[in-house]
Amino acid sequence: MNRAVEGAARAGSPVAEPSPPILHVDMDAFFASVELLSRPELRGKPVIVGGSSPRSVVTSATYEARAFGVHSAMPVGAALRLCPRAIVVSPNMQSYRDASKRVMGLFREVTPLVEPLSIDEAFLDVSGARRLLGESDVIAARLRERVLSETGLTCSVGVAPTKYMAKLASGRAKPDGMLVIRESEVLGYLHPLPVRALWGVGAKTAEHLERYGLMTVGDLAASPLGTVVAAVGEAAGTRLHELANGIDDRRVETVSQEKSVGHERTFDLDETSEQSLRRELLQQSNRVAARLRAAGLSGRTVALKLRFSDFTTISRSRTLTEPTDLGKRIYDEALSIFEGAWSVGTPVRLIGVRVEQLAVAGSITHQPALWADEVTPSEGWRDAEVTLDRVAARFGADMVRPASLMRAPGGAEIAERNGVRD
DNA sequence: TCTGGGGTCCTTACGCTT
DNA sequence: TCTGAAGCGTAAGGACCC
Repeated sequence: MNRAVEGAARAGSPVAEPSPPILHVDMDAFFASVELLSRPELRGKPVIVGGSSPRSVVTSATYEARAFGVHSAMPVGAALRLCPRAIVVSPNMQSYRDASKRVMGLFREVTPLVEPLSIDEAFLDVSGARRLLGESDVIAARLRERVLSETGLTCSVGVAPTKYMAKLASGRAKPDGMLVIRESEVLGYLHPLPVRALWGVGAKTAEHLERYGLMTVGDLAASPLGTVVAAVGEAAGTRLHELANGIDDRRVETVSQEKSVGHERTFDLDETSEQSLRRELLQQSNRVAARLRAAGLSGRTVALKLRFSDFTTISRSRTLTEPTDLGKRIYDEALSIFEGAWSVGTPVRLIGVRVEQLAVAGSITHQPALWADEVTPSEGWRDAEVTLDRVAARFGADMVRPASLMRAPGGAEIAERNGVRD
């Protein structure tokens, strides 16, 4: 029996109660499936999407690879030991973004109430669409057919009264299936599951709950709120207790405001060179700033993240007096934090820059006087960076970069030869 | 097995102000 | 002037998600 038909069969229910309003659509093995569209010769084979560096992890894998125990976030090397015949494909984020846009567009043809959760999944509120298009299980089945016929990709859909239950249902329907959970069935589905199945419960939280004897969602639902709060804290405890009792009032939100923008990089080999670390910081600061400007945002807090050889990770942040979207300003701050947090020669595994406390750039009054004593007035830097944005948009991001990111003939960095910081 | 990159949210600690 | 409590913002880190 084919998965789609099986899904449709499972959708049928003799219970005469209104069809649930929330759909959770989750694309199946999304990155890997998009790769198969352009490389059909790989169909039916174990395919892993992941980088080629020694520290790369699996970002997606076909179900043929998953059958060998391969899963996402696993080191590519470990995945190849489990499945030596697997074909490794480098990720191509732009094609995944394009595919994502197409499927999200199809979702919005069903209802304007679409909340993308990530590149490959979304919640849909079809409570209004039901009047025009029929019961929600019918809407979901048609949507799955359309996604397949127009993009060549399969997806799994959960239909339920709440977001969390819809997400749970899509997970249980995978791959290429559909599952409807009606109001009267919610607790029956929920209570036998291990606590780990709850949204927001990872390995650590599960450990805390289990220490209190809370092994299943049913245990959690039946125990007093105070016990759950004692185990995992106020906020998480309250939320989990509600979820365990089938309560989830969150609505499908169509607009979301980004809270932070950042970049980070894990080096193939731990980096000890100060010049290289500075160069990486500068590159990341510029990338973050370009993304802020493209989104029309500015941020007030600059955060630096460092991970050392033993995997210990520190983060340090500093709040500016004025929000910024300038690479130079972000770099200056990140570098200053870096100099206070890093001891010369310490091997660094990962370095990252993030800008937080974002606000719409237009809402900010510009006060160049606050740091006008620096090498170049801020407006000059702004003009220069905006010009770089335009050139990058036209000729590609690799065509323009600060002098310190250029390599001189023979391979030596100009920054190193000249001793400049940016 | 040896752990990516992009995020969000929460808890705890601490300094400052009232 | 000193002290403690309360409230707030900031910083750091942990946990989690995809």
